[in-house]
Amino acid sequence: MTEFAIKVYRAVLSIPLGSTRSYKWVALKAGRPGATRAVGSILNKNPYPLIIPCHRVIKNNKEIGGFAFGTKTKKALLDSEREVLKCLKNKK
DNA sequence: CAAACTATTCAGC
DNA sequence: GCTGAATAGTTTG
Repeated sequence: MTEFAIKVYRAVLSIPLGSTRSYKWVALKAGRPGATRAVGSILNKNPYPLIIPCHRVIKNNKEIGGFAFGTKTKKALLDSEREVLKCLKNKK
């Protein structure tokens, strides 16, 4: 666990539910622009994959990068989040 | 401490 | 659109 990793986690946690951000974006928020691969490496071995919405982080091309539980799982999570968000937005 | 690896990104063709 | 090279940090020996 390093400071950079903490910043990355904070940035990822700052991503609104149902939204996605690119690795570059996270790297920028972490204060290390250009360290996009480093961000991926950290998330890949991230100690708390369940408390870190790492599935909200995707490639800059909108493509699904990777996921410790499988890319399909990541897609499923994104879809589920979107559904939940829609439900919340629907209010009443 | 140094080498290798990585869930990426940019430039060139 | 695809291939090749570069960047930055983590992890392992």
